[in-house]
Amino acid sequence: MTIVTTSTTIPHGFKALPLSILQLSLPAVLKCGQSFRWHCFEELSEYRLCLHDRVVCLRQTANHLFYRALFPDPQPTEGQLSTKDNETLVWLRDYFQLDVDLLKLYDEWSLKDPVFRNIKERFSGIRMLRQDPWENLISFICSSNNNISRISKMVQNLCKEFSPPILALTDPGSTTLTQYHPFPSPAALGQPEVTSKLRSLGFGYRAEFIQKTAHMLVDIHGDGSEEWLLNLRQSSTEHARNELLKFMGVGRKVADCILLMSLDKKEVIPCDTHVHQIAVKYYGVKSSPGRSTMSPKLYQEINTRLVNVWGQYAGWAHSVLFTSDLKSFSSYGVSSTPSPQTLLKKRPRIVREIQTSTVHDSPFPLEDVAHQSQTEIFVSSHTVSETQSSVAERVKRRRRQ
DNA sequence: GGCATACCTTCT
DNA sequence: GAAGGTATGC
Repeated sequence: MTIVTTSTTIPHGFKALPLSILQLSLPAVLKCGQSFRWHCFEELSEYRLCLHDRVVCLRQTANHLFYRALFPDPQPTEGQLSTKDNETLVWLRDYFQLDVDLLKLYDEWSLKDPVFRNIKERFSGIRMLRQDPWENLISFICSSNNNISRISKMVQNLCKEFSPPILALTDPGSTTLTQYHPFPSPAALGQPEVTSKLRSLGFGYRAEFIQKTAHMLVDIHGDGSEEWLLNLRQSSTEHARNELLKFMGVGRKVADCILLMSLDKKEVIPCDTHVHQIAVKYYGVKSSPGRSTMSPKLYQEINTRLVNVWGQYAGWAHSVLFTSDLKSFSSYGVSSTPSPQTLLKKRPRIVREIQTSTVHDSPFPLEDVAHQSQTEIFVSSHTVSETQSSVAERVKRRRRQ
């Protein structure tokens, strides 16, 4: 550890948080396909994200993270400001999971895995974000058959279309004005007209998935939808995964992305063709030529293998490998125009019902019953017959797995 | 339960 | 024709 004796120059209006770039590399983490909503201003290495009531701005040097938040009118008074700054700091610590010592993890992975040891120097500071599950869910429904650049544009358009801006800011080092939109609510995306709107925005077949998922969520949990998703953090990996798989457009891979990136399931490894290739190339998983889609069996095999190698934080290690792979194959074309995020939200929340009580009172295994009660709630309260039957089918199908 | 195919769009 | 998959039907 180097001791820095030089005084740091803090950018005007920013606060400084001592933090090694080895613990967190903003350029690596914010553009590697975890979040798609950060505005990245490469020239000045400033990064901006729109939360529900503020825009968080970040810069960084080797040993400091600089942060500030900008607010819509009316501006906070002098007295309110320190509270607001503190909220931003609390959010930062949570979002970047700063209590997790990444250097220690890198050391542990290096001891266990020579492959990791080889790449660690060149890919430092890559950690898992702790994202908002709702935003994460919708973003990753967009990710099927897709690339980072396009997903970023889609998510940006989604926010622009379905969520009013809270603030307009001039870009750093420029006179261009950018509007900052928070991530839209489940209620906003559940409206029936959303499908055609998303189609026209170039979402393709994912348009229907998004509207249906949002509608399903709101139909069951109403204003408590986001909180319900958030509470999956307390559930077991298996239970949370089964819940996620009920949503339209969510298969195993997307579900695992959400588990890892917003539901605290740090051991989960989302397995796509890319990860498959890495597993074959370096970790002794046998290749299966001529197979277009990955079978559940192969998926499980890769997962088991990699968790054996990396341990508890396997999902985190995977993201380092994955990012290194992205770069080395130069498919790292990332748009410089993503858009806004969540948390610090001020929406009314309503009690969510049944679920908990039914689950706990039942003699059946947790997962099974949660599944069942979910189905019943949904089907009985649904109004559109077509959607009703298709979802019932889907849930039935899922139950068989 | 395993397997094949369509699906929006962009990139190679 | 593949790409950072999923739904559907057989």
